[in-house]
Amino acid sequence: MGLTKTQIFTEKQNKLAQMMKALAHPARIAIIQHLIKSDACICGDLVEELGLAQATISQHLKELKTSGLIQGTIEGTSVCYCIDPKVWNQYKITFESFFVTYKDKNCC
Amino acid sequence: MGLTKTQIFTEKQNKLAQMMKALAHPARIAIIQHLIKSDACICGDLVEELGLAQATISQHLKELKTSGLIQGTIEGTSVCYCIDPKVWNQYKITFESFFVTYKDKNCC
DNA sequence: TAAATCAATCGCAATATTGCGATACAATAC
DNA sequence: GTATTGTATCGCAATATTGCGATTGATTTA
Repeated sequence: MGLTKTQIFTEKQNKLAQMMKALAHPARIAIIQHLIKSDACICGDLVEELGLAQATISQHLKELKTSGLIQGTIEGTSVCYCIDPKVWNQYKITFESFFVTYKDKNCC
Repeated sequence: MGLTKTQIFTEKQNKLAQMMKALAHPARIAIIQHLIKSDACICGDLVEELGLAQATISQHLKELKTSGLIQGTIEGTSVCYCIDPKVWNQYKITFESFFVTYKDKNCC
């Protein structure tokens, strides 16, 4: 069907999966890394930096914005994108607490 | 096109995105959590636990196996799946070092 | 006002993912 | 051997994602 049955999972499971999905594309990873490296940057920069079309970059930026990881402020004709520290930290904590639940137990 | 242009990204970016993708579905999150909770378990358990068909669970298990996160050992007629501690730790470290690259800088 | 610049959105094509019924396959039980 | 049980795989349908050219909309500059 191609339709994820979200209703049979917990809120937390759906949220964590959604967070993973936001970063589950190399272009979005690359965008985030570029934003970190330059503290902030506009969309045009990214189009030159990565080898993707403007429309494609804009699409990925939109997804990252929807996830809350980045925010964009209009600055003249261009838009200044940067990471939202609060959301970033939420992601960090959520991921950490997921990975910490498993302690090497050597069953089989 | 629907085809990710992996060749324009770095090895690390592609790998990290792939790792995120492995966990970017609530069913796979739920499977992992169930495996952790019961130390190990067979596929049949999961079909009852989650509300998905056997074929669907098997598919998700296959993806998790491909990612390396879990391994399955045949035990009689059933298969015992469990988490691979080494790969789990690799994931943990990789995710941590990704999130640690950003320090709240308050640009805009 | 007109021209230029930058980003968002639309519409499309190609591929990927999700889910499941049906079937195949392997190991045990009888 | 056959029957049973548990899992993997096949094939399909529905939906999602990726990528981009073309267009639109907003702002600045001349």
